[in-house]
Amino acid sequence: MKFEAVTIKDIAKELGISTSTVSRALRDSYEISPETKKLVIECAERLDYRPNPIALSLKEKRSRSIGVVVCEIANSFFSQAINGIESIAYSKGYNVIISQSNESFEREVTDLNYLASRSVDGLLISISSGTTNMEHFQKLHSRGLPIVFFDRVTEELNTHRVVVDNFKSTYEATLHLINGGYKRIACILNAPHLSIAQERIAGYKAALKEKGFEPDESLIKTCQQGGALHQEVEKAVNEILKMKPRPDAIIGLSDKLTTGCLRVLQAKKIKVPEEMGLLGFSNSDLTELLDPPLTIIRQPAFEMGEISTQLLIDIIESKRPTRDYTKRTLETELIVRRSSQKKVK
Amino acid sequence: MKFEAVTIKDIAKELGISTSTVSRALRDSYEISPETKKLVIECAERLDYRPNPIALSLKEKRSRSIGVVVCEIANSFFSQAINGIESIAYSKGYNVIISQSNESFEREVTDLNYLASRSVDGLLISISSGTTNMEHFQKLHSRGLPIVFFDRVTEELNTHRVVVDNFKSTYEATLHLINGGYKRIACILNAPHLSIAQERIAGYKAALKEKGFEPDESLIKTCQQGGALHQEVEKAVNEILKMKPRPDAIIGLSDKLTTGCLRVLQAKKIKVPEEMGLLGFSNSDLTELLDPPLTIIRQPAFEMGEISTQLLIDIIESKRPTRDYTKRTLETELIVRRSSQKKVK
DNA sequence: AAAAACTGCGCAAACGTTTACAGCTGATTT
DNA sequence: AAATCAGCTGTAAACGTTTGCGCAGTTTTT
Repeated sequence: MKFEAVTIKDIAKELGISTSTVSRALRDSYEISPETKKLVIECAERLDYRPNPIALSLKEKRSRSIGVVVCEIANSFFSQAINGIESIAYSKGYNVIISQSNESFEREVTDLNYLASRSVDGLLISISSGTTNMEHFQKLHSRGLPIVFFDRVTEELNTHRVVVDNFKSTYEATLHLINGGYKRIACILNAPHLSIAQERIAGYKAALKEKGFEPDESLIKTCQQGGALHQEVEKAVNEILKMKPRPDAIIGLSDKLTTGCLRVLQAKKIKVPEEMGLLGFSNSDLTELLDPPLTIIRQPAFEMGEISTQLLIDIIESKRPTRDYTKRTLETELIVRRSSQKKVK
Repeated sequence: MKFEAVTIKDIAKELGISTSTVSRALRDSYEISPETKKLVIECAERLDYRPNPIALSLKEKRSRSIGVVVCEIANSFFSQAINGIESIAYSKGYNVIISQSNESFEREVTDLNYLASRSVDGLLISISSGTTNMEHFQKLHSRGLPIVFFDRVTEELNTHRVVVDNFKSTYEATLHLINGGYKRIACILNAPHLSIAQERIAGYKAALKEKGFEPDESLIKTCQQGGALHQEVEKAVNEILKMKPRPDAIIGLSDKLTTGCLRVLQAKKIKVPEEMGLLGFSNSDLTELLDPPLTIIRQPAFEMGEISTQLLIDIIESKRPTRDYTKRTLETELIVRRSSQKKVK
């Protein structure tokens, strides 16, 4: 089952000229006469010739493709980010190869090595929650492979980073809850070591302090699997419900956790927002239709994808080694809906 | 910004032997003495050698990668299907390259050509709604590139197809509505020329007839954009609401259409399921949490991805040209929730 | 009229790998 | 002592493409 493509050789043979002439004619080199060019181009079209990018990659040591590693694409945030990535990449003539780490460190390492050996020209990474050691990134980066981190980033590599203002996002969300009359606000997060988690927790605590509440560590629950396992979320919510005094609001620090909370609360017939306020990160466009409509922190996923890709391509195409790396911080949007509003205004 | 990798040449130079010996040693050829092998393997590990798949692709005319073209990955059905695809592909040593057609014929053609020139060993396709002409598939297929269609398929190519029993899915769903007391059931679909749309409409009509209702073409509304544009869905729902006598239930034939209907009905404060029953295709795991919880037809997306990939790899790896192609039909699942049940049981 | 410059094209090497074939040892068989 | 053989390793070509160099033939300059 071989798939035979038309090559430059076929054109050369057809026309009785050398492959180098064909190559040059197709790249419109000044060394080739207009007549020959016309002949070659006509013949290429007739035979439906397409350059073989594999041969090109081998020769030029670049593939005009960029690798993307995210934890999972079946997640609104990441699929939207990927749309942003593709929109820029395609317009610049780059192909995008997507892989999923499924939040596993091992899988992330495997993916990374595959992409690197596949000669991607650069990497767009959102770190897996299972990752604490950054050596696999460092190794590739020090060997000269351009890397841009987005969303889940690390300070351990000197490179571009595209993030949202995580601190502000939860700071504002927490203020919103407090101003709405909630007095004891719990928080569920996934991987505590991730930068995004730490910043989000910090914003939450800062808002509490500002309003005169003492942050209470026992109100912060961790779901290692990030909501992939329903039981884990259920356990966390149950713990919250059993606390005395019982918290009156929950903030979910990731998409799956936020909707996971709602699922548990619905199942237990806890009234949201009356008995328990709820808000959290989510980029799903169904949150508006939920029961109750969910107050969410929405990240500019598409835009983050666009910016990351632009930065990456800038590094790839820059003549001299890039030295001054930037950190781009975008704003989140707090979309207030019923789930976080105790009293009808 | 070049990324220099260790090659077989480096090992050869380091050890003062030829590249062919290194190559053979690494592939554990019987021609190489155990001592040399040990030396080479040790050296390869020390230098962190990784075979260059690009060079391999060029040589072997295969890339151990498969291309996937779907309309969009930010769609639960497709992202779940992709997870199925990846699970099989990775276990068999294949890489997956995903591209999105965004329901555009032109984009589909571009993607396809890119993937083909990129020497993918095979293609997994779900046809874009903008596609009516199958020549681009036929061209590649006749040149020997293995293709498997899933979900949205065509009869115009003789190859494997993996689908759900679309007829039965809407047949059962419609029966469910009729049995629940709904008397005038409308239907919203996207691209009428797609096989899935036609089969689903046929199932819907068959159920109506069986129950003594005459199918009424004016009850079938088309949204060309498939729900990507909210206005389009709004217009369709408005038309349905204005009909006399007014229909009392709607079936959405795609994920975005189903949730789009709910969005419009909620906005108009139409009570679901009392004033208007609603059900439809969806693979989102949030449908259960919607207001009201949505009755859905769920497709075995992950499994479809798995099966398609398995079939594709079978063709790719088969020694002799495959001639007898199969059509695998899987069952959908009707998950009954409140949105389609007028009276509380 | 000779030298220089230009035009248009082909040769061959390179990218990293595999593999058919040939070649070189030393040992065993005649 | 010659012939055969086994065991191991090297040479070179191939995959498709680009590109530095060189070589004709023509035109321009001296």
